[in-house]
Amino acid sequence: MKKNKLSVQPIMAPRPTIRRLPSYVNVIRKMKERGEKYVSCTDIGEELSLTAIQVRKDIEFTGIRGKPKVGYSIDSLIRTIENFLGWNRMDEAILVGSGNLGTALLGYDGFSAYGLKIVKAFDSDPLRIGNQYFEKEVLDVATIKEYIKENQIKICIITVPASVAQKIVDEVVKAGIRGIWNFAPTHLVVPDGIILQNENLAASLSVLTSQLELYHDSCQL
Amino acid sequence: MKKNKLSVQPIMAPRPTIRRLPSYVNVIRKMKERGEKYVSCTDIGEELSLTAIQVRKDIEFTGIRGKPKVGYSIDSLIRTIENFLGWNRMDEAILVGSGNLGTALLGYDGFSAYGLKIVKAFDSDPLRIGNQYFEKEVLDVATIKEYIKENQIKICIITVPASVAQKIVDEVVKAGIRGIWNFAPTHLVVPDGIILQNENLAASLSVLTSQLELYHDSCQL
DNA sequence: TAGATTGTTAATCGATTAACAATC
DNA sequence: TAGATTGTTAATCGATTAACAATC
Repeated sequence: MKKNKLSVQPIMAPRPTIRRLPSYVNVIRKMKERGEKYVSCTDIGEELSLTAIQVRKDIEFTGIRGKPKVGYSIDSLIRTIENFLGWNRMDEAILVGSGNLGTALLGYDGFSAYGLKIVKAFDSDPLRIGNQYFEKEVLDVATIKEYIKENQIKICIITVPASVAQKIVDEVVKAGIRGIWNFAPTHLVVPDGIILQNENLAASLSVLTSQLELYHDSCQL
Repeated sequence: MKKNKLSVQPIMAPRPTIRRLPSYVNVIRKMKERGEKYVSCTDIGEELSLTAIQVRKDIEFTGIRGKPKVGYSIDSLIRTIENFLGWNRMDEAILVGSGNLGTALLGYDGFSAYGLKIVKAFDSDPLRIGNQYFEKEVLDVATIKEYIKENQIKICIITVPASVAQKIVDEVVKAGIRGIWNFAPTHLVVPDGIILQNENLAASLSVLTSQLELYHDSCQL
């Protein structure tokens, strides 16, 4: 009766909740390695400097039910969160721009734990095309649309210079890409329904430097 | 009379505001290159898919005054935001962990525009110590405390594996580091007053995959 | 002048935190 | 049983959005 709107649509967790859930999995996995079977929100919160209340609220969104006094079954909590975040279904992704950052991401083997497998890289530089970085071949970016269509790729990682990022995005979206993970330091425009996730180093750095500045200033008072 | 609490302490802008300000500078710099002298919140908002209201609120925090109907002077707006974010004062930073990601960051020349200059890298791997990446020397991590103290370094970038990150952080904090930019996929604990900024790739990726999952699910209904 | 834009105060929205009953 | 922990509803807090007067 109540909440029938929510029961029709898939439940939408707040963005901050979704961002915290991965670290819960990290912590619980470590506990599992230590042989533990159950975990409480208090335990997770202590490990991550969060309140038990916040952890509980976050976990509630995944739909799992715990046992009062006992906590949550570690195995089923891991499975539930992974499922909730879409990590169980492995996504194949491509990366465009095999510069320093792009190559670093090709070499990062942690993504597979998060359901992401980078299968190919693309570049426009003839010196890079044909190379292999961490067993991933660099193809000519001219062939990217074709590759996306033929292999039904849904996720594209953008590590090209800011000046060409929008052009690449327009192309890959036209070819059927549904999610874009953008590392280029520029604002991108995508059509409705395409998911865009920006990795904004300047934004993070600004939080750091402005807080330092703040501290610096207040010391001089 | 009113707001006297705020006039004593430095004005604290909301975190989301601080994260958006760098992109305003980007946009305004481009306009300056096109020879324009004044910019309105509407202009900035259009360029970044934000509302003029939000842009105005953000800019208000920097303390600048604009002219109704005209907008803000581009030159003074750039200066004001840069000053507000602490970009005018160049900070020297060190980086620990010269793996793929660390090296990529050493090679990124965009940080200098944000007031950050990475001066040295540190590593524990004898094969890397002594190398130079992008004109930045890799020193033995055993000497890191000494280096921080002698050169009064205030910012440390962490690109080591998760398993050793906390140990490094404890050391550099003891040596006098005031701000930490953490790229290791783990939760770090720092003392009060030390600024910690986490770059959490798993969190961002989760937002992307879970939204794709959501879309995927709702299509099947 | 008229109208666009700023500056400022108020309303809304969403996330976090608190409170408390239910339960193993 | 007693007490810790979950589940759920309510209160608070902070950020965004809206409204509107001031002004070039």
